[in-house]
Amino acid sequence: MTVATKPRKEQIEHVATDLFKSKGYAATSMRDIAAAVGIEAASIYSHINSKEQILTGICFRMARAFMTGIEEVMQTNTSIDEKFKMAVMRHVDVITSDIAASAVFWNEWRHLSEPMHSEFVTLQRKYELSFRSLIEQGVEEGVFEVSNISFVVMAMLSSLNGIQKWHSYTLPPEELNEAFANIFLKGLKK
Amino acid sequence: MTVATKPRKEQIEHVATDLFKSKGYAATSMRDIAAAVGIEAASIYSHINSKEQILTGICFRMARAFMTGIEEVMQTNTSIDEKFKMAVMRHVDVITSDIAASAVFWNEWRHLSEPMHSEFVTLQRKYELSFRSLIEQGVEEGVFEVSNISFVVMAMLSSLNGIQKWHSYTLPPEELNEAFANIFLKGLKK
DNA sequence: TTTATTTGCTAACAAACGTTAGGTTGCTTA
DNA sequence: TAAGCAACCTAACGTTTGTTAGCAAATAAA
Repeated sequence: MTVATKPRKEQIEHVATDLFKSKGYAATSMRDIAAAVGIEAASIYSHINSKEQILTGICFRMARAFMTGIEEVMQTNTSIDEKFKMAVMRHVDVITSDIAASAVFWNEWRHLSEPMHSEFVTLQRKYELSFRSLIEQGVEEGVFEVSNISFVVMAMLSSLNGIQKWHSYTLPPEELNEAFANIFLKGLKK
Repeated sequence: MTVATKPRKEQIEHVATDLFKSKGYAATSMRDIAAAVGIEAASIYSHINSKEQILTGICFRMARAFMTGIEEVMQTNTSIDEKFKMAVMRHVDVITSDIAASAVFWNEWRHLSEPMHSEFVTLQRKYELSFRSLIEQGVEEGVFEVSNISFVVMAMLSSLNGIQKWHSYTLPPEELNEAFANIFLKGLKK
């Protein structure tokens, strides 16, 4: 190992994440990953237990990041539209901090097998519900006006998570943050 | 063939579309498709030439539908915000008219091989440019106010195309149409 | 009735898949 | 110096993949 090289395990996970993003999980072989790292496929198993373990790692690490973000926001003591704005910004932060992992998190989780699959879906639901309750609170306080909350939550999350598909050709993270937070706030305001 | 059954070729394509949506193209085998139709894998080849041909068919049929929609809108002679609203509604129409095919169109096109892959990307670009020029026109006329057009186009299309992920638990198409058209118009208006 | 055509079958193919076994090398610690 | 361990290798495994060949039955056209 030469100067300041990442541990092999991390390197494998990193390379795998990129490949899962660009080719998809099912279409990425262990031999693809190995070639990108510069070793043989069988050698990967000195560092990880299975292909799916890599996917599981990525999906749940990102899920945790998203959940932590919104939980922290919900515990703060500020106005509802400030809270909402913060939640959006935190979501954007998590995505831009690791675009490839976000893409995998968003597009490849269906390849998780049980019981991970169910567990993941539960986490995802929980996250959506948090967003939903934020908007509901805004509506109760008379700050937001929304005809169909489910619709708004889903449209918003789709829009946010779409970042990973086109992020290459746009704004720096801080501007992205502001742009999203403002667009949605404007759309919700009474 | 009993009363009013679909031709086998269409049936295969229909079943394949559903499977491509739920499992992904790469993770769907010809044997999966065959089993869902109720025949043997080899029998599929009496009706289609290859697995990829099915994907190609779906992707380009949907691409054509989207392009036709926006081209017709752009040729009409109405105000810019009416045009924009129509474009959004047509897009939603195309998606809701075949959710499974839309999901495949949006998520699985990367598995097309050359030269189809390049051709598809070109079409996609063209579609985005049409939306972009609609917004640009609105800005020039002083009807819309937008800080970063690329951002808005991408955020909007991501949001629209996200429909296929959550469509099960919401609005009927007509309401969906209106909801989207209004949300975006509200967000763009000066 | 004969002839084509369509639609399906079984059997098999070569290639690619995730993964395991078992061995070699070289560094680290006792 | 010896022992232990981490990181890599080659070879191979059993399975699954998309697809082809060749044949049988049913249906439609002559």
